[in-house]
Amino acid sequence: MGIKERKERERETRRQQIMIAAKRVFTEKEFEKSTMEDIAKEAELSPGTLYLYFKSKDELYASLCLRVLRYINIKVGHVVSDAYETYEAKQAALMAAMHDVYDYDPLILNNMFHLQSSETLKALSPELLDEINDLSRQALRTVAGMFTDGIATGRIIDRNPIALADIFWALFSGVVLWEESKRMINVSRFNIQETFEVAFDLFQRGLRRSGPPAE
Amino acid sequence: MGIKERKERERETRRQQIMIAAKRVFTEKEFEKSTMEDIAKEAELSPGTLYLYFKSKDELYASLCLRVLRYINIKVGHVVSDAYETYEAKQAALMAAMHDVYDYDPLILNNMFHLQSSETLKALSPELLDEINDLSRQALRTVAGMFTDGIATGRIIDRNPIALADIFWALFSGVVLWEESKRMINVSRFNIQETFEVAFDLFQRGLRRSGPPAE
Amino acid sequence: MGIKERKERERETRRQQIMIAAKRVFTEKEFEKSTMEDIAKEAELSPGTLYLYFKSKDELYASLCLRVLRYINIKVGHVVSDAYETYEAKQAALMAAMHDVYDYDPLILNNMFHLQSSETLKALSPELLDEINDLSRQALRTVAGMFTDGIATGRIIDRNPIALADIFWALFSGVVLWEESKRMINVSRFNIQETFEVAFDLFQRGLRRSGPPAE
Amino acid sequence: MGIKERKERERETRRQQIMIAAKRVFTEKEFEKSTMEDIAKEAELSPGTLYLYFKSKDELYASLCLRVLRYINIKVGHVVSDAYETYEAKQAALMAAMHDVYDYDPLILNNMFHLQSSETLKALSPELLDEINDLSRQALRTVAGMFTDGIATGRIIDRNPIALADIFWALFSGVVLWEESKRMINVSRFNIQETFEVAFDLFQRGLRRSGPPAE
DNA sequence: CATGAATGAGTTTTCATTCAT
DNA sequence: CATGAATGAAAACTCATTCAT
Repeated sequence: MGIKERKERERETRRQQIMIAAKRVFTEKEFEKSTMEDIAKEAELSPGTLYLYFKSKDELYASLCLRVLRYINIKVGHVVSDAYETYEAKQAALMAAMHDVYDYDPLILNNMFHLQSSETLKALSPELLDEINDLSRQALRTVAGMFTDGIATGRIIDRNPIALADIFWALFSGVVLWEESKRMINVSRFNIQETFEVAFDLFQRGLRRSGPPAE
Repeated sequence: MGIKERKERERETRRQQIMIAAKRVFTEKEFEKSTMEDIAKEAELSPGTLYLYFKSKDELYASLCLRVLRYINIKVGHVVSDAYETYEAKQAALMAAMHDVYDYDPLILNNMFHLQSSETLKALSPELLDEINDLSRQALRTVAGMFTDGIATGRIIDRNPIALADIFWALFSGVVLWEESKRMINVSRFNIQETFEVAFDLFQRGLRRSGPPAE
Repeated sequence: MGIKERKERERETRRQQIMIAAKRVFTEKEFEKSTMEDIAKEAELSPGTLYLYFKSKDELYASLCLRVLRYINIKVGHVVSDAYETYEAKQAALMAAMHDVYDYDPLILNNMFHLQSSETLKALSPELLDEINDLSRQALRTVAGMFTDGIATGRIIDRNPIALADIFWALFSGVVLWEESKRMINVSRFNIQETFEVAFDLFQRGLRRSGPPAE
Repeated sequence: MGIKERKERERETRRQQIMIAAKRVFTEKEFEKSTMEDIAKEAELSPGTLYLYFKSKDELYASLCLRVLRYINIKVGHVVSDAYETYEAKQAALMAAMHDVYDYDPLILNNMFHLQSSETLKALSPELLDEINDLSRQALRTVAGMFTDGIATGRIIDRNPIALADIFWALFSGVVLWEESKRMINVSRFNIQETFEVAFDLFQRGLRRSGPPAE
């Protein structure tokens, strides 16, 4: 029993090691330009070994996305279950949680959109696909739940909570992607810290039922 | 002179024809899965011909992006130069302009993020790269200008106008990408019309100096 | 019209050129050990070019088999439609036809058995698969038809004509394969000419109606 | 001595266990598509262990062939040494023996032709190669011996006994392979029992001395 | 200008074999 | 002896790009 468990844990460690290497490579090169050999080299393993832990390049990739999705769900789940003095505080915590997610894996969001091309999705194993869908839905529902509460208690404007959650997610992804792009092309100063703050502040202000008493 | 001009116009027509074909292909397949042969077939030309008008696949691709960027600048430029009864109306016109852009080429925004990977950018000719940067900057500055005005006249909150423009752009791109993703994975109902409206409404509300008198 | 036809013929010539090169390689190395690069080199082409004419290694391979099957059908068809003095002469002509087939492509019969593993068949395009089945069935039916005639006119023993055709085909393939094997391992002297003759003579004798006086 | 012997017997048991597993795998998949891991799994051993008993995949494979060859020699040897009422009965017993061989390992005959490609043979150890050749020759000679007797006693036609043995073997292998192929492609009804009977009946009839009265 | 056949470097993936435990 | 994780060489296949016609 103990021995089987240990093996399983070692296996999991190796998977993590590969995923971290993959993350590093994808951070530099974008999915299509990153080769399995690059990742193997980064992980100090041989190409063949990668296939002992991931069925294909696509599946390795999807696993990276799952990793972030799981992290998102944990973080957002905490915000929902934790008690906060005010609804505003809870909302602020949600924003902070997303910032955590960004710190955890800044680039994967960029790449997640790659995942969602039908061509790529078709090649994934059904289990992986299901888990991705489940986690995505769960994350969205949790956030939507917070907005439902806010609407019910009259703290925020009365709009379709799912639409609000969609926009929350779109805003977050948009900011990450756009700031990342700005680092590449030279459009305006790259300062994600500030942009995040302003973006979320704006979003919260937009949600408020009646404007702030006085600024 | 006349003959040279005509030649030049014919050449431009051909370029457009290819770009429209490319747009159709990229809409279905994402950049890396689209082959030059796909595009040639769609344009009813031979692969070799494509290279008479575009130096490489990357350049063809970048030209498509340029096309949208130019369209954006025209549309946004109009909003800025046109007179509107109120600042709110002007702002609403800006949102409508972005909706136009989305109609013009829904997917290219998705793909534009592909362009901005350093690997891809490196391969572009400096002129193209410069033009992309110029147009991007110009678009951003124009939008930022509108916000500067709004701030100056006290119509909107006093925040860094560039940051506001960034967020505006990020929100727009985020909504497009996320709604597109939802069409692929099955997370929530795909309804870009509504999401756009709610998103821009929220953004505008967030910008308002003092909340609406009463709802 | 003429130009399209010429192109088509050139294409066909190229296909033949590749198939002949492939035949040479398969003759030396057996299917699994022969690489597409070997074939390309033999055909003095690049590996990529092979894929312009054949979808995959399996399809190139299957096309080789088709080639022999078509040849068999032509040869056997001639025997059936031609008039012969006696039934024995017709039967002898059938045997001779099979010898022709052997000369046309001695090794492919060996390889044809490789084709018929379910794993390989699964990967073929349905059209190719259908044609292989059709030609195989047709060849068998034609031979069976000759036996049906022989039985009807009382020239040969009354057995299921399809079974007889099966055995005829099995004997032919068996002789080819076994003689080929003997060339590799050193079991007995390799002399296909004689073995063919004795084999077919035996087969014909076995078929004759009037057997030994009493059974 | 006793302990060494026991060890040796245990070793032999293990070898057999692996070979039986290999046979099962090769029956389903053909040589090149069967992996050592497949075989290891079937034998409930680890891949590494296989190499403690067989130098390579080729040698494991060749050992399987040896196994059938030995079985053939035993069966055919019995027929030769046993007494039968008539020569016809002896011949019938030979046919029955081959049917036994087919039951013992239906597919390996199919695969034996794989073995006899020069590429594969080159990689085998000389001892193994020699044993294969010896057993093959022995089997052939034994069968040929029966025909020599038949010729000498005037029971069968006077042809080169080695050629007759070759044809006997070719007919047997041909029937097995062709019936196996028919199970894959859909040419005619798969019925090996009947085909075997008709084939051997035809062969025996063909061998009979007294042919038709006059030709 | 236009063509499209040919190229060949580059990618993913497989699997027989080894070797540290 | 047995293990099984790791190896890495080799294979099939793709596709942006070129160039003779």
